[in-house]
Amino acid sequence: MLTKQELIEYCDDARETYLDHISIDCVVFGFHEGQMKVLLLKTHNEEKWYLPGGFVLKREPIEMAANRILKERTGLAEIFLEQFHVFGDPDRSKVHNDMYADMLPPERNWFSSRFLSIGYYALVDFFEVTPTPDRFSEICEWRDLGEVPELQLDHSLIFKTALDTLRLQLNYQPIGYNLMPKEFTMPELQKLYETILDKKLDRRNFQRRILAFGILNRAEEPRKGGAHKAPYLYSFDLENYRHALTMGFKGGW
Amino acid sequence: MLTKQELIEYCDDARETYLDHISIDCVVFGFHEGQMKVLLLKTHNEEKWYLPGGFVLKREPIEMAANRILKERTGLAEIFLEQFHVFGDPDRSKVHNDMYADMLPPERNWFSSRFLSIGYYALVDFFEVTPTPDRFSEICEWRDLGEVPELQLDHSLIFKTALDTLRLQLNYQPIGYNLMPKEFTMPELQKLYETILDKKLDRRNFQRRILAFGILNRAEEPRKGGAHKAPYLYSFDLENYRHALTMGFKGGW
DNA sequence: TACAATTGTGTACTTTATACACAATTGTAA
DNA sequence: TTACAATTGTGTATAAAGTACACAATTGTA
Repeated sequence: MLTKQELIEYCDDARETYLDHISIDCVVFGFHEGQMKVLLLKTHNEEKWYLPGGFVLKREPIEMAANRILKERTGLAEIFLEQFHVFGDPDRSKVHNDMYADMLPPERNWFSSRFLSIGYYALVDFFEVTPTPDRFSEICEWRDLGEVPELQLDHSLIFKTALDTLRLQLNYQPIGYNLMPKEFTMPELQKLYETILDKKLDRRNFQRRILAFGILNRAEEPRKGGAHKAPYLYSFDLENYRHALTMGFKGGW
Repeated sequence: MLTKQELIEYCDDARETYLDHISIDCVVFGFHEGQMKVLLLKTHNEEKWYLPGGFVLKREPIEMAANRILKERTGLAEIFLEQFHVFGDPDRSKVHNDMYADMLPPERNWFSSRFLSIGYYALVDFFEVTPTPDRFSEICEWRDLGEVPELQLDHSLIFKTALDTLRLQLNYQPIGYNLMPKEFTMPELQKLYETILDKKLDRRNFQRRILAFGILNRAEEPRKGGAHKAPYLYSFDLENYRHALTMGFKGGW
């Protein structure tokens, strides 16, 4: 929990190092035990949840800023990131503006102005992430997509927009390489799609369709040791996967 | 052409009224005589072309800023606008930074810092636009998609990104209401798609597909007076059109 | 009045999507 | 040891969508 003095120092520092009235907010998606999850932060002493975010260094490319911010929250150096929208309502940061106005002397309050926020979504390997709170939060943890509480500021809107964007991406881009472990079974991959779409898919049709994309390699040996029939293991064909990422799936016109 | 003194005054004014290091750039698409066109500006005395753009008032929603900027360039009060990307390389405005650094005293030079640019694309009715230069330009005019010159700064990239986005939109959203006149023939609408995609489409298959979307109404009477067989006139069914805009066409999964 | 250009409509064929069924494997409970 | 439930692999019939192509109707012009 920051003291008032620390907060003032943070402001003084921020004024020097960051672009003002610009922020970045990230919706980090991870997949674990058949469930899509989002990384959330909780403020000290209050049940206020928000998305991981931060600011842009004065001479830093915005994509690099998003990477830096997420490295601090996840420990990951390389992250799949996709910019999806800028949120630019002048009152979107009003709650923050008011809160800090009460705490800080106006001339040193870096949070007094509106902030535009650039939204990024990230797809990460759940097992490689070490959720790490920032200086404003006491908790950083995963939440199931269906169990995201009301978020601070317009972060609920940002989250929803990210999810809508991701669902759209599903239609013309491969997904999974950044979310799944190296090897996985077909039912596991299907579960990924189902949890994103919040919808059951037909097992057999899913398999046919995803295989038709030509982005999967099947291992020789099926997974052993589990109950029930041993499923085959698949991995992404990285070359074809990348190709599909840039070219897209559907012809359309 | 602005004098140095005018430029300094502009800077002083801008510092007061606009958010600094944020700009908006717009790719305005119009359709005329079977050709998709973009609205471009040309600087005084030089063959330097760039996209219509501007800045965000201190307490203005960014979407409203884009609207205001385009009202000044086109005369249109209501414009179909879609935000598509933020361009945030710290050196993207370097050419401008350097240029103004040579012209203006540092302490009054509002253009000394980097600018992030929020990209919007607009779809407008060609006939309702009155192209109007801004204070930095002497010409504002339409250019065919295929005949866009190299643009200033990263505007060529912004233009290309807008066009790619538009082409993608074509696959899951209706298009045309904002670009076509009230009534139009099927071949005209097809030409719109062809000029956007830069690709010939089959006349009969196009018609079947576009009609299947259920967003068109056919008028009782065909257009008269032209050479050749009189074509039917169509108009958009606004209710269905709007529905398709929000819901999207393709199921996908 | 024949003709070129253009538009309206239809049909056969291929590909993709959807709905469903059955056989094989594996641990567990009887 | 065996029947059973759960799960996975594979196939097939049908519907829908996409693709390729043909012919007839209309209208101004040579």
